[in-house]
Parts: sequence; C-alpha cells; structure tokens
Amino acid sequence: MSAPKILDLGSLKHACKSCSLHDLCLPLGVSDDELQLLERIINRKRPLQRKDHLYRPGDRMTSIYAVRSGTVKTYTLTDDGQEQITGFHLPGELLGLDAISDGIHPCAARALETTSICEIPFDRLEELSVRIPELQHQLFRIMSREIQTDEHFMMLLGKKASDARLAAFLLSLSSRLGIRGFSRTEFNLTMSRNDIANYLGLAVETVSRLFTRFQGAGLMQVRRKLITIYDLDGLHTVAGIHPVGEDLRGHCNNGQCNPGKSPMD
Amino acid sequence: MSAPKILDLGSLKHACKSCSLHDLCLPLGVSDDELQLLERIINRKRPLQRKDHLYRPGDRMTSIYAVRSGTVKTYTLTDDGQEQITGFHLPGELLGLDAISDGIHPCAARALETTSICEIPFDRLEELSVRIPELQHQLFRIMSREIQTDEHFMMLLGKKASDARLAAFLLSLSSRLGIRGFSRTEFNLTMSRNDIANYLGLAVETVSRLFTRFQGAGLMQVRRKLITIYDLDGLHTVAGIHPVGEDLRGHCNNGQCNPGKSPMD
DNA sequence: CGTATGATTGACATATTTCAAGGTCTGTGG
DNA sequence: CCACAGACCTTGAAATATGTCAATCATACG
Repeated sequence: MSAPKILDLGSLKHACKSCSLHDLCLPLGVSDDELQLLERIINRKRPLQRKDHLYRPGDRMTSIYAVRSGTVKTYTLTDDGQEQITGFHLPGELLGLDAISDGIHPCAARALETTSICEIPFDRLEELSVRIPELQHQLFRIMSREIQTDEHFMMLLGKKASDARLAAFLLSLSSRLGIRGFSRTEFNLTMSRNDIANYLGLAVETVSRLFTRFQGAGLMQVRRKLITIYDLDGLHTVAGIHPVGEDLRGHCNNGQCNPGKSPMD
Repeated sequence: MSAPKILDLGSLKHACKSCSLHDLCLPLGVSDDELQLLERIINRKRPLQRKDHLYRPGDRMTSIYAVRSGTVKTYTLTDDGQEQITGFHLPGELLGLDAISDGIHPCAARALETTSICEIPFDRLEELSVRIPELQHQLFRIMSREIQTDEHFMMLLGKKASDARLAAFLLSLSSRLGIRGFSRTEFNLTMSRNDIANYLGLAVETVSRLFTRFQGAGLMQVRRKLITIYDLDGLHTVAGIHPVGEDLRGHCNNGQCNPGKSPMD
C-alpha cells in the first residue's frame, strides 16, 4: 500500500502520547489544534522485520523516524568496511537527526527485531515548526539532548574501563525502558553480544566475560538474551556513577526528567 | 536593554562573514534585511583571557556562543571529579548547543588562550528562527552536524588505536583551521599534551611518544606547541582514512609497520 | 537431526597505562 | 639579568587490561 492507513485522530493522539512523539509534543503546551497538525503529517510505516533496513548510508534523507515498538540499531561503516554501531533506538526514541545536515543519511538503520516506526517528513515538520514555535523549541531541545548524550558517551569511551562501559550500557537500557513503562530490572537484549561489544568499543569475548563476572558478583543474571538485574546500585557503582548522590535526576541525560510515570503500560 | 556597543552594520556583517556566524547565515539565502535582524541580536563579549571560563557546569544557559578568535575547550567533570574534555572550539565554531535541552550547561567552557566570543541570546535566536525559516533550517543543520561529528568521534574512540586517534585529531585541526583560512600544515597547538590526551582517551605519555614517532616517521615536525605537517596523506593513512588510493600495507594497525626498529632514535 | 550462528571460556600476545625519573621551557622575584 | 620554581613534556621500564586466537558449547533453524 502506498498510502499508509489513515488512523482516526483519537487513536493517533493516544499513539503519540504513549509512543514516540511524546517528546515532540507533550511536554509543552501544544494545543489540540496544533497537535492535530503534527499528527497529520506523521505516517505509520509498515513494520520492519528483523534485519530490515530503514535506511542505508548514502540514502537521501526525507524524514526522521520515531520507534513505536521494537529496536533499531544505527551504524556506519569505517573506511575499511567494518561496522561501527552508533546507537540502539528503543521505543519512543527518534532517529535520523544526524542526516539533517547533509540531507543524506550518514548511517544505516536496521531493525533488530520486528519494529514499527512512525515517519515524519522533515520538510513538513520544519514548516510546522515555523508555525508552532513551541514545536521548534522542542525540536531544538531534542537535538540538543542528543548532543548531550553523545558527549556523555564519549566520556564513557574515553575514560571508562570495560566493566564500567558495560554497566553503564545496561543502566542506560534499564532507564530508557523504565521511562517507557517497561521493567527496569528485567528485559531482553535485542542486540547480539557482538553488537554490544561493537557499540562499546570492546571485543565480544570481553563482553561475554564481563557478563559472567557481573553474574558471579550477584549484580545480575544473564540467561542468553534475558537480563535480570539484581543490584542496580551495584551496577551504578561499577559504572562509576554515584547513584544515590542526589544528582541522578538532575542530569537525566535522557530527557524525561519528570518523576511522573509513563502514562501507559 | 543595556545594548552592548552598537556596531555599525557594515562592519558587523563583515564580522559575521569572516568570523563565526558564517555558518549561520551565509550559506543560505538570507536576505540583507534578515541578516541585519540576526546581527542585531548578537553581542560581542569582552575577550576572555587564558583560563577564563565562559560558563561552568550548572550555569543557566541563556545564549549560545561563537568563537571569533582563539580557542575554547569544553569539558565535564566525571563523577569522581576528573576532567573530561568534550571538545576544542576554533574560530568560527559554535558552542553551548548541548545546553539547550535543559537550559543548564552540562559542560564548562574555558579559554585556552586570549579568545573573543560572540554571544547569541538563544531566546531571541529562536524568535528569529520562527520569522526566518531559512535560519531555523540552518540551525537544525548545525545541530545535526554536531551530532554527526560526535558519532564520528565515537567511532574514533571505540575502534581506533592511539596513533589513529592522534592522527585524526591533528587532521581535524588542520582541516578546521584550513576552512577558516589558516594554514593546514603549520599551526600552534593551543592545548596542552594533557588536554589532547584527555580528549582522545589516552595517557599523556602515549601522546608524547606518538608525537616523537610521527616525527621520526617524517610525517610532521613537533617543536613544543608548533606543529608542521609534512605528509598529510601519510597522516590520513595512519588515521585509517583513505584519502586517495588504499594502501595500508597489509595489516599494520600500528602506524609503524616496520618490524624492525622505529625509524627514530 | 545436523548445520550454522552466536556465546562462552582459556591461553597467550600486546597496546597502552602506570610508575618513576629527568629534561625543558616560562614566568617571577631577587 | 640571573636563578629558581613549577608546570609541562619526554623517555624508559614494568604492569595490566583488553584484544586475539582457538577450541568448545549452546541455541536456533531449516
């Protein structure tokens, strides 16, 4: 089908609330009218199957995307053809922001499992942002947060040892899933050990050993893909983050700082 | 409003062209009128002296900044109080974009030498962006570019050996200076070895040794702060970027491929 | 079932850090 | 102007975290 199914507004609005554009519209005073305008430009795409590409490096960028459900990894190829993963994108997160600059996707985006996606044509989003200043502001905020997250990640790669990296990675997943209403302590790794290692700049073997070590230390249980975290604070300590020290909320590199729970489950 | 000294438009426009907001206005069809509007909100700040802070972590963010001349480093503090440098900002580059999200600076910004800065109040820039869609677009592009650069840097930290990191760093400086009209092959490092090491996730000693090695290999000359690059292509090769043909001499992840001794003594 | 893919584990290699020392430059105060 | 202190940089030797290589094991999948 060329034209994606048109959804009635009520459900779409709900969709945005629980799903992805949460970030885009909700945290600010976007009126219902404006919300409708926004929703009207959003397309739902047919779900991606595992290993399907959403886009590839060099593709023309026309839209940005929000993950509704599933997981997407983004990666580039190094000059010698190796894959370098630049991020994992969970439900409610945007991707494609790195392509605005050139209008060409520098990365590939690929589903790690069956994944549904909302597509937001960027030119229309820009038009709308001119008409809805709050939306423009929110877009700036989202991109800024991405930059902040990236900086944080650089610190991880530049300064932290392997165990701290893996711990921080797990905590990041935990927190991001938690924000969307999933369990913070029990979840499935949708990416392979290889992907994790690649992302964290480590060897697969190192990641594997660390999992066993963390498990041995009673921090968590690892059964294949299934992670059960027993000791979040302990993981924080390994990650070199002081968990209780008042400031975990203050930073909250993930946005969503409001203590209020995600509305849906 | 304590309008800082009003500069005549001619000189300001010239200032923007040669200086910093080049990126912001020139590459697109911003009319003279619009350019004037933009220029009117920009303040020149009194020059920073070496080690002066432009802002500190936790400071309220009200403006973004463009480096007119000089160098600024931005850094965060890790949880255990160590400094982690997140970037060096050369003339013509913007900083503070990571603070839009929270309205609070997550990083500190500090001058590495006498530095002059333009300040752009962000709320006014946003207002203007609503009125000048091309400006909004350009801002999105700039932020997107930043994200892209960060992704690239992650790859460096995650995948590249120390020599490739340093080579890439030098090439980045070279290219960025070149863009602004400075020499690509001869420049001063305004940052200490310590800063470089910190930024690249290496030990100072490693950086020092690499400099000697690069010098011994005839890639460049290092005299204290003064860098003279003799072989840009060679540096590209070390950095793992194939500038032209691909000749990596087999495996050689180490820059010094000769199994014998390092060419220097 | 048997083959392919991914994960784990061990032994070994090595790039980079750490530790320690000495060298060089720069600014300062006598 | 010189001497000195302190910061910065370089160099060497030893320590180590992590990568590489190789073998085995578990799981998924046709």
